[in-house]
Amino acid sequence: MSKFEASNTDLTKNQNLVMGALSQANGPLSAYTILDELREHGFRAPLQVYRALDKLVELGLVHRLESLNAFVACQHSSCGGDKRENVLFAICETCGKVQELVDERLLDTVKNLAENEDFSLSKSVIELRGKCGSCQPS
Amino acid sequence: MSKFEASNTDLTKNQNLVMGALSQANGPLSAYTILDELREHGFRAPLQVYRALDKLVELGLVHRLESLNAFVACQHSSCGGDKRENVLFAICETCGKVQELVDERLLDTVKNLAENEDFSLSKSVIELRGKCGSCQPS
DNA sequence: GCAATGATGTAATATAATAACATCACATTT
DNA sequence: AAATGTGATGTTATTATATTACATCATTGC
Repeated sequence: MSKFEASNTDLTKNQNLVMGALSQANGPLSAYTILDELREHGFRAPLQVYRALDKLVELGLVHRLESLNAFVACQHSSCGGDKRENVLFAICETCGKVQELVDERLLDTVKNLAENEDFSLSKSVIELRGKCGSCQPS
Repeated sequence: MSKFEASNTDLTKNQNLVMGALSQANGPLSAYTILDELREHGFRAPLQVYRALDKLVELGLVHRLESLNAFVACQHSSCGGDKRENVLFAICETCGKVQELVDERLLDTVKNLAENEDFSLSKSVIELRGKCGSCQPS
C-alpha cells in the first residue's frame, strides 16, 4: 500500500485531486499544469493548487524540484518520517522523467562537509541533471 | 587577480555592469534586483540583465542558485575551466549569505551514484540550506 | 561598400507564486 | 439551538521570474 493510498482518506478533496494528478503523471508537473488538469474538477485559481501542494509536501507525499519549479509524487515510502528531506533526484533532460534516490553514503558525505564548514544543515537540495538509462545511446 | 578582473576587458558593457553589481553584493541577487540597481546606468528591461547573466554563467563567472532563483558571483578561480559545474553552495537561511564550496569527495560520491544508477551526469545542482557559522547560537 | 555576426534596445507576453479578503464546513461549547 | 473557533475553500488582484519577437546598432571580414 502506497503512502498515497494509506493517507488517502486523510486528505481533503483538493489535496486528493492534486495528489491524484501527480500520481498519474509519469513525470514532474508544474503547479499551473496541475491547475489546467483540474479545471474540469472545478479548480479555478493557482492558490487552490499551491495550498494543496504545500500540505502534500509537508506530509512528504510530494517533492518539489527546485531546478524545475515543478512537483513530483514521492516514489517510495520513507520520506514522511524524516524531517529533513533525505532524498535526491536524477532528472533526465531528454525524456523529463525523474528518479528519486536515497543514498546514505551521499547523505553522510554532505553532513560531513556541512560539519566541517561549520554549517548547520536544515535541508539539502540535490538534483542531478543528465540522461537516464533509457535515453542514452546504446 | 580575480577572474572578473582578468576577463574584465573581454566583457561587453552590459556584462561588466551586471558582473560589477554581483561582485559588490555580499550575497545573491535576483535578476530584477540587478535590473533596479542598473537603471541609473541605463538598463530598462529584464532581458538586458538575463542576456548578460547567461553569458556570465556560461563563462563560469557567475552561478545560478536554483533554489533561490538568484545569482552569485563566483567565489574562486577554478570554475571556468571545467565544463561541469563542480561546485556546491551553502546558503544561510538567516543572513542570506552564500558560500561556494568545492568538495572532491562529494563530487566523487555523486559521480559514483550516477554511474550505479546508469545515469549520465551532465550537471549536479547541490544547494545546502541551513545556518552559517556566524548565525548559529554560540 | 556590403553582408554577416553579435550585442543591444524595447515592448509584449508567458510562467510561477503570493497577498488579501470573503465564505464555507464542521466540531466544540454553552 | 446558538455562539464560537478552526481549517479548508473560493476569488480577485498583484508580485516575481523569465522568455518571445522584432527592430536597431556596431564591428568584422570580404
